[in-house]
Amino acid sequence: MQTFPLDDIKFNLDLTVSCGQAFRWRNWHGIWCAPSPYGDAEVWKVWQKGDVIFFDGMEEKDLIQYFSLDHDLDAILASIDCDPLIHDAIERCQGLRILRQDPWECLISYICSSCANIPGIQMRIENLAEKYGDEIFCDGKKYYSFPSPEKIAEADVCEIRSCKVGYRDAYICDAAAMAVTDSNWSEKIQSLPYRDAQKKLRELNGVGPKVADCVLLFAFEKFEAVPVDVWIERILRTKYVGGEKKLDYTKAGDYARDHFGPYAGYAQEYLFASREIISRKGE
DNA sequence: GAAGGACCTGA
DNA sequence: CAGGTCCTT
Repeated sequence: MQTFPLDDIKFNLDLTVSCGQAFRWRNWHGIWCAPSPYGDAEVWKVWQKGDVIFFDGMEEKDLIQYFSLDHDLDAILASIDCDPLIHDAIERCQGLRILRQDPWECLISYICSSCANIPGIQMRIENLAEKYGDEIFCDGKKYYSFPSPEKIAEADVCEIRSCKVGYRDAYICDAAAMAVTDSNWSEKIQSLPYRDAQKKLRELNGVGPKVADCVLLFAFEKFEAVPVDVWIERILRTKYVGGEKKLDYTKAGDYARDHFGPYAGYAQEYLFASREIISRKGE
């Protein structure tokens, strides 16, 4: 077990892992545990007491990298803090950070996200991991690593469907085939500016604008990516833009980028994390 | 090029 | 009836 003193780094572990950006963290008696996204048969364990992070099964550089402890959160938040609503969300969600997830795991996770709430998405991912990942034992519990693209590419479509992923089975297959064929796909995406990267990801079947934006924001640090789900659409429409009819996806994102600036993706995350409170207020 | 339905599954 | 995408009018 190692410790990492936060000093003046703002970080809220609980909020960051449970706000719905990543799907494999579980809390056992105050300790957050997840199979390592690097497929190295480790289980990451992390917990926080005040200004100290305790961690095990991972290295300090992984901690900093994965939890984006190198983001200058104060500067980012100052840059998006431009209206009372976001100001309130920032106050409420102190220390919330956007993770730097593994691109492959993130891609498949968000392909699985259509028409489902968080538990539904988690279930699909757990089923895939149980079937195609490697077993890891830790503290008397079984975990499964996230399956590699190779492992999924070998499987056939109906076998994947048995993981209860429904019509997303073919999307998952296609994504695996892509990742196997083009093993540097993630470096390529990383090197592209936001819009080109989005376009590239959308070449995949089953990856529309929303899924692409999630992957770009949660795995590639493209902070201009603003995933507009039903909650964010509603918040933007009722609290910002005004009007009756549903906001067009691109227009909604453009509005957010124009209003919040280059870190609009961070603003999205804070609004999303405060969605219930925001929706309850007024209207 | 905008609007509407289908697609799996389970809550 | 859902944190979306695709295919069809």
